[in-house]
Amino acid sequence: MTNDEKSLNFIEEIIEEDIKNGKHGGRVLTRFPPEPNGYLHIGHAKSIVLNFGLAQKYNGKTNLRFDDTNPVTEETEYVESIKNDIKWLGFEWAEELYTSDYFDTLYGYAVKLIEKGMAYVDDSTSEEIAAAKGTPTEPGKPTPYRDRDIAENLRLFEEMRSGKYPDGAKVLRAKIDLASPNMHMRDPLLFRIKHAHHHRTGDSWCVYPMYDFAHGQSDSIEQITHSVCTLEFIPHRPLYDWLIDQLEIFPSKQYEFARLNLNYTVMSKRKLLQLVNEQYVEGWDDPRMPTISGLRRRGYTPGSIRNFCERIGVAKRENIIDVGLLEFCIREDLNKTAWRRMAVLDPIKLTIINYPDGKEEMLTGENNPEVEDGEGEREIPFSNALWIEREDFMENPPKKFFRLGPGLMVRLKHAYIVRCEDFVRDTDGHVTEIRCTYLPESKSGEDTSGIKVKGTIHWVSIPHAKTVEVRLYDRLFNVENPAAESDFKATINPESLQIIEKAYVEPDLLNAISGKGYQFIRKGYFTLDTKSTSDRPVFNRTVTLRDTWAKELVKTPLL
RNA sequence: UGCCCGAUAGUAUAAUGGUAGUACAACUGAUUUUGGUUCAGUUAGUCUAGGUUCGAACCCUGGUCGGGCAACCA
Repeated sequence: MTNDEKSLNFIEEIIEEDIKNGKHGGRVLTRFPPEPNGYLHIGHAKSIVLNFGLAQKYNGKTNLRFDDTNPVTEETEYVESIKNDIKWLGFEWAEELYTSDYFDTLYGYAVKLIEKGMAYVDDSTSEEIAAAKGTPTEPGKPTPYRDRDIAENLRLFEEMRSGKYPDGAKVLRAKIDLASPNMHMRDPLLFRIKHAHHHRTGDSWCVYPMYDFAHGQSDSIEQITHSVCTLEFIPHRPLYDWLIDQLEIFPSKQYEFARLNLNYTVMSKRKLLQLVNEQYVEGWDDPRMPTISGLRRRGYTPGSIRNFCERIGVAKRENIIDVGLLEFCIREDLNKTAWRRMAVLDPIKLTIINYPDGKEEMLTGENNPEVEDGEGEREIPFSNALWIEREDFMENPPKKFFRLGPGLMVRLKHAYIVRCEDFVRDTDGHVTEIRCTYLPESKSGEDTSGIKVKGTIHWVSIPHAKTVEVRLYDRLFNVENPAAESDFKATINPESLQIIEKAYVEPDLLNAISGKGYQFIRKGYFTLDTKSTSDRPVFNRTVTLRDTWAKELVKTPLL
C-alpha cells in the first residue's frame, strides 16, 4: 500500500461495495440523529465526522435529524446548541429534520401494522410486561391482551391517541415472537401514552412512538441509505429490519461502530448532566468538559477535533483513546497558527544593573516563527526591571539547568543575554530579586558578542506589564476510567482548575482576538475566555507545551 | 447459563491466504534565540489449542477473556 492510499474503514468498504453493485443507484445519504436532551460531546464529534465525512467522500449528503420522541427530556435549548456545534465543526447538513415531523406518518404505520395483525394494544402495566417477557434464558409468555382482534386493537389505539387513557394505561406492541433469543423481538413496545408538552408539536399528541418505531422509520422516510449508529444497537437491527419489511417501506440499512471513549473523562450524557447540575463544573461549556462547547471555550479548533476523529479510526471493537492524542492534535494545529506572546505566570523580579534607570526601548518579535514571513511582528517594550518566571532561577542549579543561577547566563527572548551577578532575599530567606548584567552587543538580530548560551527565557517589562487572569486546566478526573468506579464523582481531580488572578503579560496581549490561539512562549497555548472583558481579560490554557525538561526532572530529581 | 459483538506493540488502527505496517506514547541522538518545533533512529504486537493449506493475523472448530442484550430512554 503506498502512502497516498488510505485504507478504508469497514463502513467505507460496505459503501464502496454498494456503489459498485449499483445499490440505490450509487446514492449515499447518511444522517446524524441526536436526541435534543443534552449538549454534544467529543463522542458525538466522532459520529458527526463519520456520517458527514462518508457523505462528502462518496458524493452524498447528510441530514440532521433530531430524534425527539420523548417530550419529557427534550428541549429547544439543546436543539440550538447542537446546530451551533455542528456548524462550528465545519459541517453542513442537507436538511434539518425532526422525528416529530413524522408523527402522523408513524401513527399511520402503526395502524397498518395493526391491520396486518402484527401489532396489538396491551393493557398490562410495565411491570407485568417486563415479567411476561421472560429472561434471556427463559422464553416470554403472552399477556391476556395479545390475541385481541384487529377491530378492537384499531379502536383502542384510536382511543389512546384521542386522550381517553392516562399515562401508562395502555401501550401498542408489535406481535413478533415472545420466545425469541433476542429480547428486542419479544413483542417490543411501539407507542406509549405520555400526556406531555412536546417542544415542537405542543399538546397535539399524547401518544409518542418508541425509538424502535421511530428511528428506522424516519431513516426510511428520508430514504437514508446507510444508517450508522453505535454498537449497543446491534441487537435492535433484526427489529429495525423486521419493521421496515412489514411496513414495506424504503429499505434503509443499519451499521454499527464502536463509540469513542476517552481516558480521564466521562462521556455519558447522564453523567455530564450530573456534573453540570451538581455544579462540579461551571456549565456544559466549562473548559474541562469533553463537550464540543467546552472544548471550543478551552481553545480547541474545529480542525484539530476533526483531525482527531479521523486519526482514531472506525472499528467494532471497544476502545479507550488516550487523551494525549487529542492534545497532540491541538498542539499540532496551534503550533502552526498560534501567535507567540510572552506572559509570566509566577513572577520574580529581575533587575539589570548596568542598564540605565528609566531607559526603555522597543524590541520586535515575529508573531509566528512557523511561517515564512512570521505573519508580521509586534513591538515588545524593554527596560531594566523585568518579571521572569520564578522557576527559571535556582540558587543551586544542577549541571543541566540551562536557566538562571549565580553566574549563569541566559538569553532574554527577543532581547539580550544577561548574566546573574547576585540575588536578594527577604527576611524569611525567600529570593525576591535577581540582579543581572546584560551584554549590550548581544541584542537579538544584531548579536556581535560571539557568546552562545544554552537557555532562552521569556520575560515581561515591569513598567509596561499588563495584568490578566489566567486559568490553568488539568484533567477533570484522577483515574483513567471514572465511569467504571462505583462513584465516579469521588475521582474528580480537585486541582482541575487553577486560577491565577494576576499574571503579567506583554502589552500587545490586550489586543488579543477572541477565538484565536496564542502561545505564551514556553508556557502553553492560551485563548481568551468567552467571559473575558476588556476590563478584566481572562485567558484559558488550552494545553501545555510538550515538556521534556519536566520528564527529565522525574527521572533525576534535582534535590 | 440463552443470544449477539469483539480480541494485532502501552493506546488506537492497517494488512481481506503470500515481507505484520502507520499514528500517538516511551526512549536515543541532531538542530534550535521557546527544554517548543523539526529531523534521524530505537524499543515494542497477531488471546489460546487444534484443524485446512506449500503458506494463516486472515478460513474452520473448541476454549479463554472483554463488552452488550430482559427502560412505557435513545
